[in-house]
Amino acid sequence: MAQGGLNNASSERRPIPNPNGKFVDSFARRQRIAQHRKSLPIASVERRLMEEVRKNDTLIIVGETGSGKTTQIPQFLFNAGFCREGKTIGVTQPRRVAAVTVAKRVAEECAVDLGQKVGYSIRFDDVTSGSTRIKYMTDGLLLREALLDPYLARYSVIIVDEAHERTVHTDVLLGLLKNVQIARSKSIGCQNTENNKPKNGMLLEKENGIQNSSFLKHDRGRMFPPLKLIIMSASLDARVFSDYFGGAKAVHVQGRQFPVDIFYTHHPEPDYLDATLITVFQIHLEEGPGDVLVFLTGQEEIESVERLIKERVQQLPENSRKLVTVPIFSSLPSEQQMRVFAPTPAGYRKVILATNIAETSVTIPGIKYVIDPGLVKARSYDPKKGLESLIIVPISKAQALQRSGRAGREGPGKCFRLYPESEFEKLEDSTKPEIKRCNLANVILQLKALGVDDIIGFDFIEKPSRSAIIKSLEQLFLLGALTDECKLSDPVGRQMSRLPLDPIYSKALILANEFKCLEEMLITVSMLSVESIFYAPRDKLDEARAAMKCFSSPEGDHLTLINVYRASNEFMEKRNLSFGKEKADKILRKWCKENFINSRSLRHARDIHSQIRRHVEQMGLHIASCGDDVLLFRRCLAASFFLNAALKQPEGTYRALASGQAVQIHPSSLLFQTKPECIIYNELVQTNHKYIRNVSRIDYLWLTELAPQFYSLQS
DNA sequence: GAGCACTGC
Repeated sequence: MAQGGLNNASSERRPIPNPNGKFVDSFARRQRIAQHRKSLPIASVERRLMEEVRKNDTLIIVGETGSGKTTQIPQFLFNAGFCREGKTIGVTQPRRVAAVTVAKRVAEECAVDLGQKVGYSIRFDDVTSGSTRIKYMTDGLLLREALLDPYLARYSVIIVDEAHERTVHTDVLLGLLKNVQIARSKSIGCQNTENNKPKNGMLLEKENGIQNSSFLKHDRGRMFPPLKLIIMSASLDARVFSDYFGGAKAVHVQGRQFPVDIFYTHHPEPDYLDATLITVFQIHLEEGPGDVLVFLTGQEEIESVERLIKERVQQLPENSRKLVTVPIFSSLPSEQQMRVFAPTPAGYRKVILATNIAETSVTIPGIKYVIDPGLVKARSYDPKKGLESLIIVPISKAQALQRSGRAGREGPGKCFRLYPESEFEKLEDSTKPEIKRCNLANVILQLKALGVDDIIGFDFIEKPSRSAIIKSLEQLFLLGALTDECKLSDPVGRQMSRLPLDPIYSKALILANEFKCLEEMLITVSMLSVESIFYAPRDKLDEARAAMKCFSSPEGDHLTLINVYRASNEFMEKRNLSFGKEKADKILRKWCKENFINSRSLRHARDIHSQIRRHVEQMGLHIASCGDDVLLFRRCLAASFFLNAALKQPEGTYRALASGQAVQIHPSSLLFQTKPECIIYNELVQTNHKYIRNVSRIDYLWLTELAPQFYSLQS
């Protein structure tokens, strides 16, 4: 309402109230915004850029941080007429927060209500309407949209932002968009005018001898205007994208960053944690005011460095002790994460000890110094063993650049790389795209649902290994999602592809419908789909253990998760009657804290639960409960997760039946000490050991009975 | 005896 007011009052200088009761001089505010927009580096090239978009169906825009490309280009396109005839400009982001904050900013710049001309759409939160013309969204969400509208007919332009990050979603999306573009340019056929002749979509591909066909069936009944694609990347190397889009033109837009001095060590540091400590104190004692951001690889490292800093601070002279440390990593409860944004007390220096979360996801103000040991904990995937691992590896040059850039956002800064320059030169240019290091079951299921039959032949920007594709095809076949001819099965495969879940969880829901325990399985897969539900800080481990006992089931982690969910539900239902939603949320957070439950994870699970419930109801599945018949539910777990069954070995470790690997139950599991004979699990990750998590007890004989397609072959 | 970072009509 207040923003509508801003709109109407634009010609008056009278301050008007906003919902917070503060007064805003709308005229001055709009002037300030206009001035800011004009000052952005990108403002001076608006005409040239729009010219390029008109001439090229695909354009690569390389823009450094601070160029304003994400907020400005969609507005340029709108003003240039790309939303005529009700068409929409879609802008994808890899992260939800980015989609929301940028949309808010652009709505403000346009002086419109969010959700009208400018809106955003992310999972669980759609703030768009029929009049939305500039739509920010996550790339995963656009992929989901494509399942319903394969030609992405409502969009005239799609901008893929942060493409250099090369998330799985971005890579699949680029492959899809390339096909949509070809299909749409064909659909208009001889209708082409000189202006919208598909340049690199069709003609150049022919010239380059690249296959000029799309998996999308030619829909002769429908006409589509060509789809304009803009790939935005912060990477110095636009060639990958340009090559992929048949030699598409790349333009460079200047950024606005303050200079950052880079310092290297003379020799490699044998102990980077010690080197980190020394550098922290060097900065603290010798450099001017400004906060320090340290990139570490994980929680354990952060906690031990924090302890060491606190110890050493005490050894300094009294007047040099004004140093505070603040940790931040993803599994930290949000209230504690927020501490990085709290202003540093006067005269103090803040040292932020962060994981990769501070590289892109969280921007912390006030950073003048960055310490970069050059390492990151990264996920890798061995398709042959179906084993994920978290290992510490050197970062890429692009990551090093991104990290040092964090020191130059508000003024000139310094970055201390704890390795020699010669080592920097040896780093990979960019991080290996995620699609080459993850399980592909979900990607393949999506592509199959979109009509891509030949996955191995699919034109990926970077092809995953043949063995990874085959392993995931095999897994989907074993789950019944694919037919003998490797086509999507109907209805099982089709239903699975509609559910925004890991395929193995989607299948579990379909089976649970037959087992008449869908209510329990719905809760289970929602809880399994989020980060750890239990939160056990090191210093309160015993208390946390005791709290977990209240929910625990002797059968294992799955029923325990159900108990937690139901307890929270009961708690909420009681409170919701007497309090408003916000108050009830606050009380739930308190309940979580008392019970050592991560409230962010639980809320996320509740969101997933309601979304998936809508889906399965639409599919016509029946949400029945098995009541006290725990045996039935465990049989359903066995039928669903038979690929992840393990048998106890004499030494107390387990042997995973599908791969033959030796694995161990993770210490956070309820069954860590019980060690039943036969179990199923949901996650296998190698850290210090090959750990399995989310474990439940089953009966060995159920496997041959319930999954004969797999276990009769084995014996 | 232990948890990089994101994300999904």
